[in-house]
Amino acid sequence: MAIKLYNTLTRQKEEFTPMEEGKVKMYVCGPTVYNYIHIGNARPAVVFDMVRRYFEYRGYDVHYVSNFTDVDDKIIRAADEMGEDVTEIAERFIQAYHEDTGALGVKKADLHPRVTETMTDIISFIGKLVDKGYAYASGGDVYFRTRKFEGYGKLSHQSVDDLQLGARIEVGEKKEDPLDFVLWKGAKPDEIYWDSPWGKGRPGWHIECSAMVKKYLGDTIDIHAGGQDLSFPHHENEIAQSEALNEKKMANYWIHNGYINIDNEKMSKSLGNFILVHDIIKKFDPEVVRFFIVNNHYRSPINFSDEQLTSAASSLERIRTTYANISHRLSETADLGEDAEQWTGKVDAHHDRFIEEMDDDFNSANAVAALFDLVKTANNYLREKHTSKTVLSHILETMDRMSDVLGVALNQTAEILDEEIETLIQERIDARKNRDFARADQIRDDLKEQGIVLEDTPQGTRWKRV
RNA sequence: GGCGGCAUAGCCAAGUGGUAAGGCAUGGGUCUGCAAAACCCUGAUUCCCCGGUUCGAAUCCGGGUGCCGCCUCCA
Repeated sequence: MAIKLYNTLTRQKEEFTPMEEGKVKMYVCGPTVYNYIHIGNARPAVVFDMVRRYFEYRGYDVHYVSNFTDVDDKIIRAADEMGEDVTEIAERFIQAYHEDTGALGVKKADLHPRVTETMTDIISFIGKLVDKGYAYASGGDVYFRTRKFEGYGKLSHQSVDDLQLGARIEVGEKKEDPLDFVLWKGAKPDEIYWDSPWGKGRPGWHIECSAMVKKYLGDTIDIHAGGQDLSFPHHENEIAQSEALNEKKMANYWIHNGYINIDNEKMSKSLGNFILVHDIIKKFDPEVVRFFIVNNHYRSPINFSDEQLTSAASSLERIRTTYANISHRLSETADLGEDAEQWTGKVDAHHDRFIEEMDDDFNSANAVAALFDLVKTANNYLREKHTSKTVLSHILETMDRMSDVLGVALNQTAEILDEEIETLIQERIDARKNRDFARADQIRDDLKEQGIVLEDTPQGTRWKRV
């Protein structure tokens, strides 16, 4: 059983074969840090975090690198507007990035390199491209000679001649050819700059990733990932730069996540129809947002709306309720149980399906369906007269394993009740024994107003916060 | 002009040759002192339309319609 993934390079699903047995070298293009991230930035962070978790679950040692673009035109503009300097802005939004993605259950990468910390490598990378004739200095800038790189267009499956017909490519007087793109930008007066053989300036957008991949992961990596909108021109240009210099394939597999749409139109910063993670998690549990993302196939576009999230919240609630009910029952069960195989076998079958679906190009939508099937089995088991520790804990462990891969925690931490509330719950139990239902209902209503929901089960009353 | 994606129940959404997953919502029932949660039942003779290939197609081929995206900063 091998993991298959859809490779943008070949436009088909391929079996994953790592360069080195048991290891995955993976690079994910990170954000330009000049604002809080929007859900479009969050999707790749979540999706590829899930991919990483799955590889780890399958026993791979994953080397996961994701960059921060901490100097760039947009940050410079933002700095001007906010009256702060570039480093302050970048630092602030890098922190915000970690907070927002952390809320969404995204684990930190092994390395989060920044452009400003990789400057000497970037400059030397450009220098070598100049030496090899793939780049040229012109008026303080340095450009990549696109047509000289033979494989240009192989990722986005475009030919250089068709690209020209687009006539939307910036001509630029300093360029030899409209297709050429900038590797180094000369600084304007008062702009942040670094010294280079071509004068004061800063890197172009694409070169950083090429330099970082080479520096931290090597000339060839297993997986290079990012949003679909990066495949052209960003990833195409990365390939051109890296392969021109290294003369080796840059990445064996390229994977891209689909867009986030708002009202069926692509959400983007330029359209202004974006939703910040920062804002959405004030309205919805961040885990609901994550659940919504992984409940959809990563390559499909997804529409973001309150209805969708509300529906996702109900779905997640169903899973969590079952998890809580199983936990509650487990705490009441002493019986180790015999003849457990019948039930553990069912549970394992759901787990097998989960693995099968994830193996197939990380089909988390179907993997979640397997989780729901497990939930159904668990609920049916709860209806059995005799339940055993063996089966109950097997269900919990299996749910935990699945949810760890998806990155959605199911075990809500139980908060300690105020003594006063505990007393009320006990009082209600007594009232029910005495068939004083008026009093019992009043207590339940009062607690509900305080956000405590009571549920009576054959194993006693349990409560939860809502 | 080039390249690509999508169209499946009220809604969301898997499924790319073997007879339509899963979730949300709706209605009915069971359980409960009443609830809650859960369980059972309730739904597409059908997968945008028209042809074709096949024993068999939502799935493949041809044509059409509609929507979206990339070729420019964007995840």
